[in-house]
Amino acid sequence: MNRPRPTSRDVARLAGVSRTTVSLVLNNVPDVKISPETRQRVLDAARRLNYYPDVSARRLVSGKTHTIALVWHRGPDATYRDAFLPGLLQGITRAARHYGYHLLFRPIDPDDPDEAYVELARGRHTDGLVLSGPRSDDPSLLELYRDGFPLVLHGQLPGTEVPSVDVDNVRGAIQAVHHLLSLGHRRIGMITNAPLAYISSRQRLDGYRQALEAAGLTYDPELVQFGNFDEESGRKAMLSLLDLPTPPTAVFVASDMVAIGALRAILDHGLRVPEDIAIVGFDDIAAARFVSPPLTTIRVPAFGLGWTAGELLIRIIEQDQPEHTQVLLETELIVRRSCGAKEGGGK
Amino acid sequence: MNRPRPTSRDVARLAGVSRTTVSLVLNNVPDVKISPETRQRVLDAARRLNYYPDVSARRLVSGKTHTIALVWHRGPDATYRDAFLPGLLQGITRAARHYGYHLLFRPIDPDDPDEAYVELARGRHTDGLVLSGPRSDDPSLLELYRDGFPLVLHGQLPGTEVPSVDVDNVRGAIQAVHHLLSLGHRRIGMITNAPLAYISSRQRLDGYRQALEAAGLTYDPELVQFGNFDEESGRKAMLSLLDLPTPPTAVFVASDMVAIGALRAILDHGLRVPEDIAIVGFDDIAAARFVSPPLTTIRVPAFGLGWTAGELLIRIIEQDQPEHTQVLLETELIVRRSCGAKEGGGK
DNA sequence: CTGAAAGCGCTTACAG
DNA sequence: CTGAAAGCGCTTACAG
Repeated sequence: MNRPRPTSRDVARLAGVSRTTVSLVLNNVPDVKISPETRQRVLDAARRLNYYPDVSARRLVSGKTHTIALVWHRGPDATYRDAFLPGLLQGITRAARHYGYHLLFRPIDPDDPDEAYVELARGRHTDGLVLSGPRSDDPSLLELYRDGFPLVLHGQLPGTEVPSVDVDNVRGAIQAVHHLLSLGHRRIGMITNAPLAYISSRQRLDGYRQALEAAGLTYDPELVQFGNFDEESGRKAMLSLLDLPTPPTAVFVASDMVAIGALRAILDHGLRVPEDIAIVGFDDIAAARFVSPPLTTIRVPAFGLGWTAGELLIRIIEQDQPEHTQVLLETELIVRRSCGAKEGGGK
Repeated sequence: MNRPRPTSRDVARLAGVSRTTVSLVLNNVPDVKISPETRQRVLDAARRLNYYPDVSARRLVSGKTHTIALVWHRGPDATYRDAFLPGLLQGITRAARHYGYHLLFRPIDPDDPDEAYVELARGRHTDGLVLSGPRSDDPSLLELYRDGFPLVLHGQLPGTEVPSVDVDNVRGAIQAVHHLLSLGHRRIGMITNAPLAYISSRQRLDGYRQALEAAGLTYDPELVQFGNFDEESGRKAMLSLLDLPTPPTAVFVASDMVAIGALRAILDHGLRVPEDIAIVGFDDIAAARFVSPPLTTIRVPAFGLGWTAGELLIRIIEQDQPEHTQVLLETELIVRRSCGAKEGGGK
């Protein structure tokens, strides 16, 4: 800026008090007696000068930044994950604002070193980190955690106690398959959202299996194909399912993007959805509403994940000992037309 | 963190040098002669201690934060704007990283005071601001600008010299209408993306008009309806157009969201797209690919807008005197099926 | 009730 | 080549 910024010294001079008093008044320090007149003089002076305390100085002395960061890994599933970014970001920033924190957004591109985010913690840019899409073999992460640096994962790191927030993939998959079962389907295929190296993929498959078994059906590996985040993978996987001697009458596709590809494959094959084959997706991305027929799916609460992760992190930062540090959020079944149910379910 | 962070004093002690030397070595200050042995000792000590300089202290002395902020106004068009957020954010953070800057993300919710972002500038949280979706009547904005605080608008503030980056709405609309003209349409309607209070809306309407007039057609207000960001507004607007004694054979809808509503209205009316009525949208949101028929549209370069805004801002911060401080980015015509063109255009 | 002083952790003239 | 000292702009014991 052109004119030099006013400092607390300038305010003190104008108000005719010491810098101590300026600080005391402006920070509204409790249990300190300052005459209303003095207080008012300080306030007026600060306003006249358009004074804002320098946040770096303040951070230096307090040792707190009142900032958290969202570290956003852009992996091979970047396009897919982008669908959730606005909701997640809104949730996390809302939580941050609510507790008086700022939010630093730090994407990690594939060509960044994996531990590019470490400086945010060690250099005291932030008081804590939300890590989204972490790689489970990241040693820097566990090191930070062991050093007591506040951390929350968006996702899960099985076998650790690192605090995390995720969607309940198992129950979500159960909801999806249960819905199909309730519509009378017995031969239900599945296409995963991703290779099984992804934990969400394993969990959704697990839910599928549990739902079948709870209904007294046996799990048939022949009916399971593997998607890989995008439409094309869904198209191919569906083609394999259609090639079966007895194709399924319904399929649970654990990702809307993949489901859209599967849908296309069915339609291209001259079959109808839901009459010949019913589909339930997962995620409820925006596009799910717009395809024909609109996709029945399992909604992932992006805003809720963001809010919960942000709040949990801040509570950890402020030593507020949260009871649960590994949180799973519920999904919601969104019935549209691709499953053949009437609104409100039923056969 | 549990154990106290190491400071430059600790590094100095371990390396057997002064803090000055530590700073000189770690910052790679040029034109200063330090023996390779000393240098190495410092580097080793820093590594041994896992030392990261405290960024607040550094900022305090340098007066620079190496941080920019994206201020994101969530207005009535929040849902619409969210479609561009991931791309914009990626562009802006890429530019930031490229120049060694961090990115603070600051949404302004409708219930926030309008000037909630001012503290980011005045309190020295950041060296500069990208403001997205600014209200033209915001006095704090012009005040900051006059005080010389680095600012770039995503959007435009007509009648000012505030640096800005936006898409060329006029030319985008011309592309759309020109495409329809080239397909032989003469009676082309328009539905705006938003009320005319929005500058993008005025500009797109202007482009529509220019394209018609360049083709020797007269502008007919009867053929123009007003959208309001969402599907429902597009549905209603289209209904009005269909009610005309002679409905248009093609319509340019200056927003994909609105266009999707218009599409629905046409289909519900028992007409076909593109055979009875052709449509061209604007924005190229993800959903445009998924509707039936897929929507021909004008692509807005979200990543490019972000990158350009970020880079421009940083050049202003670093006093790099950019030649142009008000940038318009080109759009791109994306031909899909809703216009009836074959791939590559032509009648 | 209010002020002088120390200190947060760095960087940067300035000496030697 | 390297170190002692000042200072960035705050806050916070500690005196009075």
